[in-house]
Amino acid sequence: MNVASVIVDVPAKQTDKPFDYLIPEHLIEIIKPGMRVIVPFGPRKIQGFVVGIKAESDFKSLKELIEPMDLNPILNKELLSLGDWLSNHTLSYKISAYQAMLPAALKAKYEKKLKRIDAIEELDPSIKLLFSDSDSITWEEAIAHVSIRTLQRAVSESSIELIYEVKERVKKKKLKAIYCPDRAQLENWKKSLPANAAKQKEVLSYFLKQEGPVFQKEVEDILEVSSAVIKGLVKKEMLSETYLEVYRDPFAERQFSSTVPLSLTEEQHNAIIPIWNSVEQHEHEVFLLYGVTGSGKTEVYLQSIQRVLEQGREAIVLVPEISLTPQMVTRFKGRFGDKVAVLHSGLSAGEKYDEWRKIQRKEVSVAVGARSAIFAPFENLGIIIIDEEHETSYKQEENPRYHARDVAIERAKTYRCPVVLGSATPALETFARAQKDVYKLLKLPKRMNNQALPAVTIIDMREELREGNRSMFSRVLLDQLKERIEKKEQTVLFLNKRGHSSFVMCRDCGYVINCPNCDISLTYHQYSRQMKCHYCGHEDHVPSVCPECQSEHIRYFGTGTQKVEEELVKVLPEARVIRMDVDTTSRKGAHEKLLNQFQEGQADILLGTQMIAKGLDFPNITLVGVLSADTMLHLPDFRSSEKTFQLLTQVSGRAGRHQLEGEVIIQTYTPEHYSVELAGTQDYDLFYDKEMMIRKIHKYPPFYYISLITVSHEQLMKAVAVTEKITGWVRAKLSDEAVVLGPVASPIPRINNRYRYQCLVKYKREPQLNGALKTVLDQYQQEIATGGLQISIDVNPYILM
DNA sequence: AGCACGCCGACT
DNA sequence: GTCGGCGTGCTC
Repeated sequence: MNVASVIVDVPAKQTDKPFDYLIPEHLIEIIKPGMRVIVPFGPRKIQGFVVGIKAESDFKSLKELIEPMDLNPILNKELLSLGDWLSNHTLSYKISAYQAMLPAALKAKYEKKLKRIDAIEELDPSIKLLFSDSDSITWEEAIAHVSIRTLQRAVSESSIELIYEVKERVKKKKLKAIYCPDRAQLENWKKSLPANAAKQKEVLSYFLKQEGPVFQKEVEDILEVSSAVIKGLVKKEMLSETYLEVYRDPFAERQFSSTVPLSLTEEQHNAIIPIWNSVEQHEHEVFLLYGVTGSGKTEVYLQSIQRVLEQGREAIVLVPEISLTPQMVTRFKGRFGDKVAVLHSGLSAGEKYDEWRKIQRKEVSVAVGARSAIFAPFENLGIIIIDEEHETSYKQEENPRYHARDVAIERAKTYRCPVVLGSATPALETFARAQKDVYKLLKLPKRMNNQALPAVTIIDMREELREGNRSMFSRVLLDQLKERIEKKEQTVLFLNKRGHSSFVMCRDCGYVINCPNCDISLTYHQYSRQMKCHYCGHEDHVPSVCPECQSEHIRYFGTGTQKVEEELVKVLPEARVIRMDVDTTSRKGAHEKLLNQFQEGQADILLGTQMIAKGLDFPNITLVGVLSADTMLHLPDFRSSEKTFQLLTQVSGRAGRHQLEGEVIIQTYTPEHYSVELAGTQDYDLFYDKEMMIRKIHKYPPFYYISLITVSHEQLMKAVAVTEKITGWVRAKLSDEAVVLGPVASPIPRINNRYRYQCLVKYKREPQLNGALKTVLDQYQQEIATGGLQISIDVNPYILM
């Protein structure tokens, strides 16, 4: 058993298979599947994952692997096979799948270096300079001063050597600690110290009582001594220094007041019983916990987890982009204390890695986090909970294009444990499965304190316009806003940003300034006074005259949050406004800070985008205003009605969650649209029926599965031709029941000067499809590698662009 | 992905 | 003749 099969860190079709390496004598029995290793690959050294150990290889001349990067496997057996499953289902490379399952900190960094061999005097004069300071230099630095050719010559003459290094991205954080190497001597040492060394004596006394090492900082703080005192003792060899590993704790300064389980309402009790049963019976089941906003789903999660922990098992809780819901973290930390690891995008790579290691070392048993937390390396899972399961952020939009819900179910099958999907507005796919009893439906139809859902008023903005109100606030909304400010109650103003970012337009001829590289309008950014493309990053000044008609009447249009804020200040100068959008929350912790300010009543109005739609739970919010409900409706996306309904319902749910009654005002230009209308009555069931009918007619999920193939190339004709071929080929491979649409231009036909064409496949049951798609990638492999062709395949896409 | 190898054109 | 372009194919 001295051969290791390794998946190497080269994301390419040709290398997407195990490579065999000889395990050196001294590493036999040490190298295990799931470990990261460093292997020679061609002339380079790269990282790889051991996926198997065997006695011999079909390959004749094996190289030896260099060294392990881990002491223990970093992927256990379950995660290794989950990686295979993932790459199969998403048509991505195995290496990409493994890397997606681990914290980014574990991804290898490579360094290419030159090392001096010959004596410095013998080197070529131009190269000599490079090595004046040290014996090695990075490749980048070298080529900045010396031509590649010169370097190559030196390498082939072996006067210098090219070396490749694999580096860890993030180091474990270590702190200096102090210990006493020989505690038996302490008394004697203490006596031997001069009489004026009071502080040093104090320190030694401390170590009389203290066995193991203590962090230096701690010693300094407790005894109020300076580092010089300790240094002195270390010099006398009475104490020694060492370095101990510590976790970076993102919540170090935060206190979480602990909470006890609340008594459940009858409804909550009824909902939780089947979950408890499933936990206790070790049975895999998927539950849909369908509960209106404010119905107490979180408490059900908490007490389900409680059961799991009592059994000595572990829990994963997924929440959408968790930095949005500090309140949620507080609740979990409050209930389960330091049994909880939190993994979210707001953490630095190092912090994430540390939280992840707590899980790996079994120091915690609950992981709360965003999408990727579904891969938390637990080995005895008892439950997986996905809160707000309809959220699109659970779908990863880059390779591997997985949906956390699918991964959750796959893992739960392995551990024979329940999955709980919670939502007030379940995804249609989910609800349909619950209807068909594939998932078990659990309902929480009432709010916790039997508080009524807020009253919703829908305002027709066309009507406002007709009556001469050209502002972005309807008269009703304005009145209500004034009233809240007088009553010292709070308002949440919600701006549906998508399709609402400010674009720059000429008022005379209507010319809209587009990105020169992409077929999409540029977005105006107030703070830099520049226009920026969200797809390729292109930036430009706003022209002073229209490029089309030379008119000077050029200005930015649309309603960004900044613009709303300006307007708000004009009409309600007395209002104190907190604005939350990408601009104001980009700094670390800014999000939480703004929310805290709002909670403490430092503002009357919270104005924001998507990010304020979820999880906000403040007692003083009695009014929610949606500035324009329909901006999402006109996107080229079959889910746009569903998303609009969900968003409106979620936002409305922010109002009146406690004692005070809530009110919601939705402004729209299409009040007759069913997703707006039904969000008004908060009638999910009716919306579901209506939308299902439409999906059925148009052959969309949940009646059909879809897969999207997007082809892009610098040349329009190339993109069209390839898509054409693929479409024909796929069509031929599938049954008559499948619908193959295309080739059509992508909704964004050009990004970064690459033309984009696509083919959409709708199907019910096509066992051939997966294979056919793989063949497509195979056939174009050459052109993808060298011809500048890109083919992306998204099985179950969420965004059709 | 990198990198070597190899086969063609334009230069000291 | 050699330097340097990039198409082709391989990496255990």
